[in-house]
Amino acid sequence: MNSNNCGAAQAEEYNDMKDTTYSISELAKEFDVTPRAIRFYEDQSLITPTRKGRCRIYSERDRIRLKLVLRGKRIGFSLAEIKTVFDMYDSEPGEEGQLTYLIDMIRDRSNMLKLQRRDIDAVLQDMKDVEKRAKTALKALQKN
Amino acid sequence: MNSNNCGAAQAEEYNDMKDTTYSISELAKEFDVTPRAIRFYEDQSLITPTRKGRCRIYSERDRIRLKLVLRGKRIGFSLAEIKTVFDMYDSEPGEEGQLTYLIDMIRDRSNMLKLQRRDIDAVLQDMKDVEKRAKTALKALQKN
DNA sequence: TACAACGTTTACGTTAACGTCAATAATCGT
DNA sequence: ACGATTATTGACGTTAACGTAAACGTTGTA
Repeated sequence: MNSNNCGAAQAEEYNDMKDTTYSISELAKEFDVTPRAIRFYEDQSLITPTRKGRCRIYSERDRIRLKLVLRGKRIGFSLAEIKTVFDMYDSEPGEEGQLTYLIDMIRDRSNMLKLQRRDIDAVLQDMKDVEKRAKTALKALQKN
Repeated sequence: MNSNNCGAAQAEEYNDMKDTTYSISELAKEFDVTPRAIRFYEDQSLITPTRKGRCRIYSERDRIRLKLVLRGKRIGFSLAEIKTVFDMYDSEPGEEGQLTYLIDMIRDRSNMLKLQRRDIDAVLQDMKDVEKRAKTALKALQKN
């Protein structure tokens, strides 16, 4: 088993643990996305796997990045937005301007997300109501 | 004032209150979207304003629908998804199959939304951390 | 009377985020 | 030796949700 051309390569040097690596299809399976999507994220500079020949090798860090990308997507961030966050997180502290900009951006985003939580709660409430209505109607039907 | 060709027409019959109507640009302003977008939602059968000649007249119900559309969008629903919810809500109780389907769909959506809340909380926490880092770095810079 | 303001329809353009081939290469089990 | 499997790189296609521009119709106002 574990037989593909790239071979889920493990252990580098003295097998330090945390040196686990993954193939593209392994990650695709784990997160239920297509390899195409993962390659696309790389194209957009969101993930940067190493190579073994032509094959992509994903580190644990890459895996976490992917996880973050998908999480960001789920709450409505565009890939470009996710990238700017990554970039800023990666960059060395940098100049004062960049930092205050980053802080402002985070404030902004945080507020948006809090509003989004409200929207979700509102919709959840609405759905509860609709469900109740539907259940009542269903029971009425079944009495016949 | 209040001078456009369609004229935000008020009062129908005995001015019952709640008979308030809106022009397309009024709604556009209120919800900060373009008239184009609002017309597009009509095209997709999400809103169905009446007409006064060729001009669209939006009722309070239309306004609420628009509000719901935008809320749905904000939490990541597609217009098509929003439409199916509207359709089901509008339709008479219907057959048993439809009802159980509706209930299942609501369960499904609710679970998704709950997961989405978790994602939001996670990202909010991440952002807090980044903000802290940034603030620290900023203070360090300013000590110079 | 002219033009500014608001509305209309029609239709083509745009962006994001992949999907979907096609052609090719390396490796595996049989 | 050969087909199945997993990988690669192009490159074109697709869908959603509008944007944008053109050409036009009313209405109030300077």
